[in-house]
Amino acid sequence: MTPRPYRMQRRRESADENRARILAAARELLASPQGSPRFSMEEVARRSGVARMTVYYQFGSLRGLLEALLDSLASAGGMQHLAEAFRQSDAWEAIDRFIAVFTQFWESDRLVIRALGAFTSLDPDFAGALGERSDWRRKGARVLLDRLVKQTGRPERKEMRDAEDLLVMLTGFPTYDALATPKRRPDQVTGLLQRLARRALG
Amino acid sequence: MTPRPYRMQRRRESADENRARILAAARELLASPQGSPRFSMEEVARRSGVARMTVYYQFGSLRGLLEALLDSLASAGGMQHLAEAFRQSDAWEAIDRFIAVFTQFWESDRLVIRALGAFTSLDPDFAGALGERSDWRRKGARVLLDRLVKQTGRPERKEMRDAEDLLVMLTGFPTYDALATPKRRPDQVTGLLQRLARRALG
DNA sequence: AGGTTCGTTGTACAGCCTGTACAGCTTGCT
DNA sequence: AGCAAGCTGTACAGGCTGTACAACGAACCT
Repeated sequence: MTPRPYRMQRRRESADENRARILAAARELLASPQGSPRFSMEEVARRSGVARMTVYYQFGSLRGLLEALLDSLASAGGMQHLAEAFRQSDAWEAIDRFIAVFTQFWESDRLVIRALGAFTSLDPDFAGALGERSDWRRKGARVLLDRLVKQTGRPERKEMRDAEDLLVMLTGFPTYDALATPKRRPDQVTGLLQRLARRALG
Repeated sequence: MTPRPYRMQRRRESADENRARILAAARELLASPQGSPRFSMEEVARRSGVARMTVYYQFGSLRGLLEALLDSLASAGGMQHLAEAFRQSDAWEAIDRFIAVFTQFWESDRLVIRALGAFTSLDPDFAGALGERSDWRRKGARVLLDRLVKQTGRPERKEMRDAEDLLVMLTGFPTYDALATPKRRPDQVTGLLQRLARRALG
């Protein structure tokens, strides 16, 4: 009730550094090829040079750690560039940017995101947290498609639903993961998806 | 070394029945909404009315059980209809059948397949077993696309790689899973994918 | 009938994991 | 000085996979 008499500058900083180190270790561990050491709270603690109890103190649980990691990925993965996509005047151009932002995001931490997906059905609560992000993508897709309809003029309701689901599917991680091969660089995947989207929606 | 003096008719039958019951229980448990009881060897044993040790005796390990389940799904999911697709004289018709067979397969045990995917990065060995099946799909796609090229005549090498990856992606489970909503029946997904494939590859 | 084999079961154990409880320590802050 | 927040160690409960081993019973062959 009473306002905190504390400021806690240095302590907060130090704690945040620890949080960051823990998240970095978790990210690194999830990205390591098929988890030579299996992903676990103890491994994360060991790699970040911190006691296991500290991880629990900071994140509460495995699910908490994974959710925090998810948020940190979104911040660092270039999602802020999404605003640029919506600022485009041409609807097709906006969709192209939209696609590009997501392929870039999936690429930025591909192995980690792939591993995170595995925890989906292991922990239903975490699945919900991941589902929310997917809903954002759907909302964005809907806005862009509305804009496209106004620009070109085609009000079929059923086709709108198809278009929305298609764009969400095309910008999803599994699609990127299936198309990004060693012989096809990320920007080439972007181009491929953009062409496919024009054919699918046009 | 010496030839088995045993025939073991009834015993084999009885054991096979047990195997089937165990697999059915595993399938049912994986399909149960977000695993109210968590999936485990003990739960599988309990549901199939068998001792936990029996499951180990029959399948060796969790990975063995999952692989056997994967095979049983392929047998029961209509994969034998794949031959019909390759028997089509028209290349486009063959591709349409190819797509239809896979959407039907994914639909047949959607929840189970979705759950199986989660074990992919949990157990790298099992991931390999699942990857082999995906390679079959790729081989089939390649054959059909070769046929399509001979029929329409377009020998671009780079476009061939794109086409192959696209068809594999379109016939994959995540794509189906993203497109099959309560408002879109499985056969409608098939139609949507067939149209999309024609636009993507044509 | 008698002995063999195979499927099955029970118990016990090792090892790893998450998560909780709790006491104690260090360090920054007022 | 004294409080609070972050950090740590230990111990424990409970769950999981996987292995070892002994035992039982029924199908099986001769």
